[in-house]
Amino acid sequence: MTLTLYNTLTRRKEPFEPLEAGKVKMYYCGVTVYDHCHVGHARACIVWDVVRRYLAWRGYEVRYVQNFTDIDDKILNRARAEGSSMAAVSERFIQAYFEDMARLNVMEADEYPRATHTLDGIKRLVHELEQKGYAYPANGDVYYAVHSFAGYGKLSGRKLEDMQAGASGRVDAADLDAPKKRDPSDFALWKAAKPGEPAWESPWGSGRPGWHIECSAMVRDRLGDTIDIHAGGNDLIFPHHENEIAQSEASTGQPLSRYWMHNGMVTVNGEKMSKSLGNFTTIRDLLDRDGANPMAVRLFILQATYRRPLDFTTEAIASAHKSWDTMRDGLLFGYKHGQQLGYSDVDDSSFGNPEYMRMPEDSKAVRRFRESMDDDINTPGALTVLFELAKDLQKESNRLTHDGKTLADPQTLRSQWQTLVVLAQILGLAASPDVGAQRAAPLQEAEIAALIQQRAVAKQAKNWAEGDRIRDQLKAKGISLIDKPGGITDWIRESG
RNA sequence: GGCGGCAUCGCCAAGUGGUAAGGCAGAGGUCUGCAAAACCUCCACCCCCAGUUCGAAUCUGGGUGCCGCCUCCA
Repeated sequence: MTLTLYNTLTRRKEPFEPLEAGKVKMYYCGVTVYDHCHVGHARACIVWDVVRRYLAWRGYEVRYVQNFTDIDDKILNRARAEGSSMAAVSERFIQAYFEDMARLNVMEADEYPRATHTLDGIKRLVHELEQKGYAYPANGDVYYAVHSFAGYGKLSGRKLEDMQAGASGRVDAADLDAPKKRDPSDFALWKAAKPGEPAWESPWGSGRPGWHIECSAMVRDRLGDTIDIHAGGNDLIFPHHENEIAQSEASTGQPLSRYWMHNGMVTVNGEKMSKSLGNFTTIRDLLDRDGANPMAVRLFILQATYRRPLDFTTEAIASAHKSWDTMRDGLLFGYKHGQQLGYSDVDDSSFGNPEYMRMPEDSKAVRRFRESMDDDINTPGALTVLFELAKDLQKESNRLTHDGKTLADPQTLRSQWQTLVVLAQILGLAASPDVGAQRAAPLQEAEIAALIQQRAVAKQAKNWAEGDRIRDQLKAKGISLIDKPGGITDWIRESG
């Protein structure tokens, strides 16, 4: 069974073989920190988080690097507007990023390089490109001569002639640097300092790096000349990743990355979610203002294959919440019924922790999960397996609650539960029991019995409204009533 | 205009030559207000046209529609 990944470079799924057996070097082009992250960013972060988790589960030693772009016009603009500094703005949003991602259960990267911390590497790279004839200085700027790199366009499938023919009018009009460029498609590696903007000294004078060179430098700095997986949004294919290839490969003579992976965009009413369109929802608004459950957000994102567009709607989020209810019931099965089913280790601190769990590796569920994930990280297919396990456990849980017995034996159930917990963990889905759920003054059994008696009287008189009122009242206190044949009413305390 | 992608049930979404997974929502029944639970049953000829094939959602050609990139963007 081999893992296959879709490679943007070749436009097909390929068997995954890292440069060095057993080890994976992965780089994700992270965010520019000038504002809070929105659902589109969440998708990218979650998708690559899952790829990374899966590779690790598959036995690879993964080194995962994600950058922060902290030198950028948008950050500067924001700093100006706030009367603060570029450093202060980016620092603030980097912290916000970490808070958001922690809530979404996105694992931390092994390293988070920043452009401002990589200036030496950037300057070295620009210098090298200049020495090798791929770059030229112009009035304090340095540009990359796109025509000097034979492979230019290989990632995005573009030809230089086509691009100029199609876009020349617009580019020339909008590009203030056009007069300094030898060719309209050339791009800046270094920009001369402008008054009042942060700048760094360099052989070309005071200035700051262009966007594309940052990533080339950070990749090389942290992971070396050739990495295994370079990931990012598909809106970065051109020009960003194309330019990265041109810079890195011209300089090292080695392939920059063996696999290029790109996630699809989150859309709103079919249009890309973006700052410029103003149709975005930030992660914190979704979580705080709209009260979305982070795990439901993860489900919403993972129920689509990562390369396709994903439309963000309130209905889709609501549906994801319902799905999560089922999944959560399954994930909590062992906590809820372990005692009753006689699991001897329920009180151990490791109970329920996927890291300590053994699951039957050759079970049908694991096999199907693996087949889906091996097929270019097919998370919707993988989720199918989880839902089947979770649904089954949910039913058994209900049987246990309502009838006091299950269909399957405790050990089979335990095995199913553990399989679910372990596989869910690979997708970053986890539920923990509400320890000490805050519930005001739990009702005494006598009070409950009294209310049930009142309700029985009301029901006898066919006063359904009163009966329902009492049931709702109890429900609000976490007590669910179950009417059984013969006028008997049982009750259970919801575990929350 | 160039390059790329997508079109499968009310909604989301798998499936890449052998007769349509799953989630959400829905209908009927065992059940006797409503609710809860279980069990059973039902719920798609896969955008259109033509072709290849014993056989196509799956391959080929041609349409139609939608989206992304070509400017900062996950």
